[in-house]
Amino acid sequence: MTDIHIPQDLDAVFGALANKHRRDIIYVLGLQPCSISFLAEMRGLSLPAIHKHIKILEDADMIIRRKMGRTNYLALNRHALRRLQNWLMQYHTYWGSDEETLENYAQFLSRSKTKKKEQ
Amino acid sequence: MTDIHIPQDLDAVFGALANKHRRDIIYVLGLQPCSISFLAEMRGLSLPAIHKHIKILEDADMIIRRKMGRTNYLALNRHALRRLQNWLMQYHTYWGSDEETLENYAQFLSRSKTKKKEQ
DNA sequence: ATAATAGTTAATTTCTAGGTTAAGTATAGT
DNA sequence: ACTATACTTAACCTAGAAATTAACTATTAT
Repeated sequence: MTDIHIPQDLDAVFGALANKHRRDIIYVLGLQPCSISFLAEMRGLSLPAIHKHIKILEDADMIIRRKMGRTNYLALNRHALRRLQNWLMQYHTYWGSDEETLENYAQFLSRSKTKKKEQ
Repeated sequence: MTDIHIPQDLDAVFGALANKHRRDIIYVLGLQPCSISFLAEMRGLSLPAIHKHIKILEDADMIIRRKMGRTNYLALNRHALRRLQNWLMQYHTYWGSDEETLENYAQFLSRSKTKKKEQ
């Protein structure tokens, strides 16, 4: 488990996921590794187009590549999703509460105003 | 709990999070609602600049706004993070396994080749 | 050797992101 | 009424996203 905590470039990760093609690629690669041409045909995209998406996913460290002959097999880097989950868990307390903060804050503000008037 | 399953625009959500300013805004708003000018000063950005970030976060349904007088108070929409978590949980089986799929697949392929030769 | 397959790279186009300055609107305070 | 505050909107700029076509490289099959 070489799980050295490499500070993830979240801009790259979220940017990579901000595209349906790439989310679908992630989904498919989770099921089974595929070649680049297979993904191109599946998504109805040209090879240069899919190549750019692959590069974005690679730069975000979300996929792994292995060249076998002239074919490049891609697979999901499962660590990437785990690290994303870890990031999201930092915010767990944020969505833990059911009350919307703004409600509380609005009440707090109106109460302070009343107090001011009382002083 | 009006948790009607509104199909989230994931492009918008991930796009919104693909920026450090906006992730930091989400972080701060999770702690306490703030005005737009406060965020602008905090991030060292002009009002028009922060205004655009706010719009992107609003379009992604990640924040809530309440106008009080001339001041706009913003708060985190906690549902948004919950829905993101739900999305990520769909992929739970993906990062559940420790083995990298590519390893398996490579082995599978080399085994098939050997078999072919054997035939 | 030659042709087909699998990717890559370059050049071009169109659209959007993220910032700026400058001007406009709405509310609050004096 | 006048001025400051809190945004909002418009016009502009630069850089990068996402696609295309066309040309190039590397590997495999005949």
